[in-house]
Amino acid sequence: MQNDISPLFAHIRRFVALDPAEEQLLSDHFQCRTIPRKAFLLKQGEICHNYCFVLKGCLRMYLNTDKGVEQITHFGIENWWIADYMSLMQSSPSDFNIQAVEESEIACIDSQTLESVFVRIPKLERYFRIVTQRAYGASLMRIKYIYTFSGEERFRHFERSFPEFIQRVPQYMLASYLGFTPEFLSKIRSKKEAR
Amino acid sequence: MQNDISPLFAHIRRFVALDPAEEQLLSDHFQCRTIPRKAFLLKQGEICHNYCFVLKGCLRMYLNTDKGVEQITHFGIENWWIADYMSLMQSSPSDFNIQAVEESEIACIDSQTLESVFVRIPKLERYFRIVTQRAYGASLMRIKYIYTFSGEERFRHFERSFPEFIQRVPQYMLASYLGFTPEFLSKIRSKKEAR
DNA sequence: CGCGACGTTGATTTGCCTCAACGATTGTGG
DNA sequence: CCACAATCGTTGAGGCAAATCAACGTCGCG
Repeated sequence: MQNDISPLFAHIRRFVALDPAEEQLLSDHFQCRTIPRKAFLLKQGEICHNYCFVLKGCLRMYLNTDKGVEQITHFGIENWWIADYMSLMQSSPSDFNIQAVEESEIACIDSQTLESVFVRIPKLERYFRIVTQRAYGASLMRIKYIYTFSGEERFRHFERSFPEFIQRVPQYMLASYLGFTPEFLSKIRSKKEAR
Repeated sequence: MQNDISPLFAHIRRFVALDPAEEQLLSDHFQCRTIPRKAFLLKQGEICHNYCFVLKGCLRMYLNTDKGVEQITHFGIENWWIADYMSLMQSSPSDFNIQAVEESEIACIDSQTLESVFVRIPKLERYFRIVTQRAYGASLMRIKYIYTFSGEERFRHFERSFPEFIQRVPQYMLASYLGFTPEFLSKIRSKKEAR
């Protein structure tokens, strides 16, 4: 059975209006997939061809540092787009891996196809502009937090902002995303309990 | 005398074709300004209304941390856009300051006006989508470098990537942008000379 | 000339990492 | 359904990269 693509339409409708014919066209061009836990959507060295919208589940984007550590740069949960935009735009091999943290359902479209859809539905370009702009804004905030907060402060802030997320992913992934070690996260948490 | 807006047209043409009537429309709606050294385009607490394209010169975007330190998040030089997209999209007070490092010439358009221009020139939306996507990609690379490189490695990498930039801005600004103290940058440099 | 802005250098401190050992929990094959 | 391994989190000791603080040199400019 085909996954339900409607969350994507709902998301698009938050920014631009779609008529039924356009929804049909999109349905025809998006490919829905179910990704098992720990399966990869993209592996380091491959070229990223797809824009992926997360219908359900959770994925992570990470890279392997020279020290052999996995560094998570990004999570993708429901209603987020995930892709290596650098690789996608330049058709260059990606430095990143994209892997399912939980079993996930995604709607993908490869960049060539998307270009052809833009021609037929110009306002979709508007949707992508807005969505990208929001993602860019979030990314700048992220840089702000990295530079102005200590590790502990970053965790506290994240905890306040996304409480539901804390128990959704393993702590070592959280620690990696926040830019420190699992041991350090453990120490922060034990400090809090003692209060 | 009006500043020359043509670098902006040249930049737009790298991504979409403009006919003379459209260039005229843009000329009518963009406002060119000369910003003296150290003047502000945006101050913390204000709402950012404008998308600004740097025709000439250099600006910096920074915030004041609670410890009273200026943290630079971003530089804008020729052919870059600069704005607080978060503040712009949400009409919320900005956390950032945007200030001219050198005397600079910019082409601005406020977000409302830009929306009306999008209606008349839909392909401009495409241009902004692409430009934003590139900026977002660059921002993700930045996060990658922050997390995977040491301070010294970040400096070396920056030096290799943007050699001309090194003597263009004061060292304390570079240090701030790279996420460490001016003292530390000074020590890195002295190490190199000793080679 | 004298002041302020910027860069340098050294001594000391600190936030977080590394490494190692050890529980708890989960999952898997016999 | 149990045994054992793998995975994940915790705790502590020791170490290091970079911050902080303070003093001083230098240049450009009113």
